[in-house]
Amino acid sequence: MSGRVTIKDIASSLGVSVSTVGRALSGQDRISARTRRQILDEADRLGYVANSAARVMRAGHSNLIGLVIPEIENDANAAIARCVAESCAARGYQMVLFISSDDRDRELANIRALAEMRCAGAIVTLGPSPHRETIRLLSSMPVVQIMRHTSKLISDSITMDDRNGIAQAVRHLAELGHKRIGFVGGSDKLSTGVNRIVGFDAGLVGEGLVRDDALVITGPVRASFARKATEQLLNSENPPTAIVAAAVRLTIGVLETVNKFGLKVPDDISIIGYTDPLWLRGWGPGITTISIPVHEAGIAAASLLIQRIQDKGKKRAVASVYTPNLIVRNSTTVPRPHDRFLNRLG
Amino acid sequence: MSGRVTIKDIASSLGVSVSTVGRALSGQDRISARTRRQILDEADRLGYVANSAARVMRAGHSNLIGLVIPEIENDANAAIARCVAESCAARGYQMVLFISSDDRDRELANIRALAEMRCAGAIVTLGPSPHRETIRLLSSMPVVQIMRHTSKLISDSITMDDRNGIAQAVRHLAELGHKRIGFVGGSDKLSTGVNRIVGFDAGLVGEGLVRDDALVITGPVRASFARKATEQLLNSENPPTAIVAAAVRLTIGVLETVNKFGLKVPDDISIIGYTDPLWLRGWGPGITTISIPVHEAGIAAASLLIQRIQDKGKKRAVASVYTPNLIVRNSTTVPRPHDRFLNRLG
DNA sequence: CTGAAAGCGCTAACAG
DNA sequence: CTGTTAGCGCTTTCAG
Repeated sequence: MSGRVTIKDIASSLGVSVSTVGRALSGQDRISARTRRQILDEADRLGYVANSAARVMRAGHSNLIGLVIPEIENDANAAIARCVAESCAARGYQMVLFISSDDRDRELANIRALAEMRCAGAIVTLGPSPHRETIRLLSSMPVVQIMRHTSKLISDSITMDDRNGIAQAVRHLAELGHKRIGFVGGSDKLSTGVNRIVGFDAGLVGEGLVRDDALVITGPVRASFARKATEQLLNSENPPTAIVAAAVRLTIGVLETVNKFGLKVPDDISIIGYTDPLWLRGWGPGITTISIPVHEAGIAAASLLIQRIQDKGKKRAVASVYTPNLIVRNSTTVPRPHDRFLNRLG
Repeated sequence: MSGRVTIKDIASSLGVSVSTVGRALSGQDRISARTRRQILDEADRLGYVANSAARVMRAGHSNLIGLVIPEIENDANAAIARCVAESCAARGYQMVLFISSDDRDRELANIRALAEMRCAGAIVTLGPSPHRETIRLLSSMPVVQIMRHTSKLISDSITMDDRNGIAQAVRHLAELGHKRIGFVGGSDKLSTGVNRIVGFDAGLVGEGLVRDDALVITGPVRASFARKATEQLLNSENPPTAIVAAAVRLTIGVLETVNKFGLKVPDDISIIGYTDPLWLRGWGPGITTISIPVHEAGIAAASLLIQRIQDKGKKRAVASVYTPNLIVRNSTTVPRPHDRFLNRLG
């Protein structure tokens, strides 16, 4: 265990005091260059490894920044994690990642661990109904909410304008001439889920289209759900000529099922996805999608948080909303005449 | 800052000693149920949040388990992260994730942070040439290497038998009748990269096929590289009738390019991927691939590490190697007669 | 420029 | 069952 060497060991080994060693180790203080060199060398020789617990205890806070997200197996969240990690590292902070699995108990445990570590701040994507205690703990530290926003917690936030994003998708399809547009979306318990469906309706209204409830299906954000939903859509009396999938996982299920039905994209049916993982660009003809600026969001969240940590003056919370972006590829085109479409499906 | 309440505050507020409070807070010790209740309630009322730094300092080690991986934007690593996080949480440990970006300096910084936190242990995927200091630090803590293995560090390890995996892919194609099999692989600086190409050669030999160097291209594990490599393959004098892509990112690039050339999978060309992300199953006809047991690996790594942490007796390091699994879907079939294939390409 | 000493919050050994 | 006390390793006054 070489990790057991302390500044005391270095001090006695060199015949100096612990405070001198401390000064040498922790940046530029009143100390002669020569003693510093000596001390640094000796520390190296002994295999000294600082004890951050002692430092934290003394300072009252650590240089850890917590990132709490519901899942990591998801291109957007993974990108955010990387960007936050990089931004933190560049500013002398260390990101620690927690995966809450959208489970409120685990979420609380994660936030509690963060609070116990006396972390400098946290970037969080909270679940649908966080424990009161979760909110209380977060209220006592600098926080930035990312991707989702709950008004139960007053803090800065960085979210996507999903309403606008989905509305753009609908507009794009409407402009191509689609009138029967299907929607496969996530649960409406999350702010993101709600916004996406609201955006869908808004998009329809904006284009003078009427919503057909049979064409709108929401459920858990899983490929298996999307497969079922798409089957239902395609088997219905009067199926849609285009489908908007409101999440990556759902996009996968929709594409898979459309394939299974032998439908060609975009000739037989137009498909539009949400967010832009690497593989969407090369799937079949290339999938048209709404991309969201996850990298910018991650970087901004970290900057914002670090600014909050360092600024003592507590200004008002600011909510930044990023606008998604339509990326037109080749999975959307004008609708096939309806009788021929039904024929193709039958 | 409600986080500033200490056991001392609770003690004085209740007129008991700090050790009584300590006992009440930290599990079952000699203490009356009534005082415990009182103390717990008071702690709650005051908004007490334990100070893990103080605990770590006292204990000499934390309950943190570090996971250091080169990247997280990758289905396999993301799955590992989740599984490790869950396994740790279930056993009372807390995972902290670091992303090294395959940069040896960052990797060292990550490991150093872990050492300074006095973490209980670490699960690591090291880069191609770690700093000597990285190895030194890791040598002083319980470690499990995952996915990649370097013999510079003596520790338990959990890796995939990539040789076998790729060889299975080759065998599958050879059995279908393919003789000209292309290979798009990652850099040969990593143990994984090397093993995959060795497996390719072994697979060819096992099937009595000869390697054509023009058909084997390796480079950075990026879709852009795979696109270029595939173009080169398809434009060559005598192109392959099947391609093995030795990583997800490469699979994406290969599929995209094959598409771009107007080739149909599997009629015009057979494609086989490596690892099994969600979207591969529904891509076009469904992509045949070699799946690797990442969930098992993540869970095993965590169990193994925790066992090492708790067992004082240091047994010999054990290297577990997991065998990949061929999943046959519809991107592989018998080769099209070669003249007609060239025709189709031309 | 350097040393001595106090104390961050908690636990555990010892004494009642 | 409860209280007293001594550190864990480090930083930071305050003296020299």
